[in-house]
Amino acid sequence: MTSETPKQVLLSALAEVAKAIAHPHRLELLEQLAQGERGVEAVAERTGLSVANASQHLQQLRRAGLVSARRDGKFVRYRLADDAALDLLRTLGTVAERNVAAVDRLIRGYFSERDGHEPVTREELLERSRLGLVTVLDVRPPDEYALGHLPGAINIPLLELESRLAEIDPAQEIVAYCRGPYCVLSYEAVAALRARGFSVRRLEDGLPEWRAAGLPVETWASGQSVFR
Amino acid sequence: MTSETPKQVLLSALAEVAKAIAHPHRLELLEQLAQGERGVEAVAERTGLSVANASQHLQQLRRAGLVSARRDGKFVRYRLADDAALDLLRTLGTVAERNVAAVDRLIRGYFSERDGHEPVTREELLERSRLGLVTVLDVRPPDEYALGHLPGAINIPLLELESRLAEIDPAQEIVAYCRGPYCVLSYEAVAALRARGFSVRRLEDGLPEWRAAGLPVETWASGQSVFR
DNA sequence: CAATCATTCAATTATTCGATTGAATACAGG
DNA sequence: CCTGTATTCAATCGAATAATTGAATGATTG
Repeated sequence: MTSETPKQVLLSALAEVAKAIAHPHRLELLEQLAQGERGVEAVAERTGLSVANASQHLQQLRRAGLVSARRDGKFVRYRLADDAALDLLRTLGTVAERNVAAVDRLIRGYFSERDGHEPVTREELLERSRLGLVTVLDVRPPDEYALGHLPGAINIPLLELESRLAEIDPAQEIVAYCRGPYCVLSYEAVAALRARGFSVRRLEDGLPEWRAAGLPVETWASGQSVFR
Repeated sequence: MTSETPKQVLLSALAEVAKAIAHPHRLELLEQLAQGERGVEAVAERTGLSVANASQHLQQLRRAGLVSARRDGKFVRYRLADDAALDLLRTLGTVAERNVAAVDRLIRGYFSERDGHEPVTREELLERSRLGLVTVLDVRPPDEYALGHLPGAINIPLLELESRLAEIDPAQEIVAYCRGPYCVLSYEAVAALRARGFSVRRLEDGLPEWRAAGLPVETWASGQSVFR
């Protein structure tokens, strides 16, 4: 008979939680849910998973206590369980960024312009935005914007940026944001706008972190991204 | 040919780090290494793993950037790579404690006396200890004490506590600590000493957290514990 | 209450992971 | 340079995990 010590039980429980985040698809699901509440089909489509597969992964996350589900009519809507879950993802990102060569290369390469321009802190943006000194630009897809966005932010998805430049006041400083520290959208938006002479900076992290910091979120229907 | 997007590469890299902490044995190894630097055989014996098995787990941790190794004569000594690794373990513990029923039961049950007495904060202990107002009691095994301990702490392993009560000044308040928030030693020491009329409290967390907070550690040879 | 839709369950298969064993490498000391 | 010790590597086997498929459940709508 295998008798288990309390310590083993504890370590196994911790390992269960870790296992839940130890798969790329589940991490992607978590990033999605960090933007806001979503049904199974919505996240399945967005991540390219089959509905059944997404459902199973979501249930693993639910068993680990990382996401919670509620029934809403015929939909089951999932979302991050709490801020601790977001914290765990951010901490995971920190470790990976410091220690895993592949991540470091991505950050410094594809995510260009990492240095050269300090991101705007949440506190600074909040203040300057209240004073009407900046244009806040949300470059995520419209449905994520709908799930929730920074107060007063205008939404121009990255793909439409070039054709909608007229909507941006060239005289004001722009602060762009997207899903989180590993989201490429805002990096690319900054690069594109700078090339056209706009004064642009990135917000540190993204909407999930903004929300987790307890700062106000505007919503008329919806969400953001998350690692580190 | 499978072409991988940067996003997939990133998520896979994050998942690799998560996988490294997704096994009870590796978590136990990390808790050991959080106490201080150790050779392969030392952690193997202490965790009950075969040397070869421990070596392989340690290498997985090393690949994930969670621990670092250096050669020291004929030994290879492993230790936690950095404070980010400790942070990750603590965050994992937080999520598990909030969300996993088994952990919650352990905390409230076996780890008795969780409530009723607030733990002493590091800041409070540091101050009162400098003023000579408290006896700091390290109840970990002597070899972990040797790897490093709180300044001025006396070391009485839990098993020897009853026979060495005379070494403790009954007039002074005692603060006991051990490996970390999930270490039972200090809980049991507090219960035992209280039953004998001593005034005792626990230090919040344990030695790894103390060290990570940048507070002074005394050492004449050696270590502590880590989750949450 | 039947029809429909969103989600979950169950069974299958391919892949990956963990532990064990025995051999190989690296270093220290004589 | 040889021997003993510490650690790692390589190969193996059994167990666990992931994705797929198709069927089952639960809830809304007519």
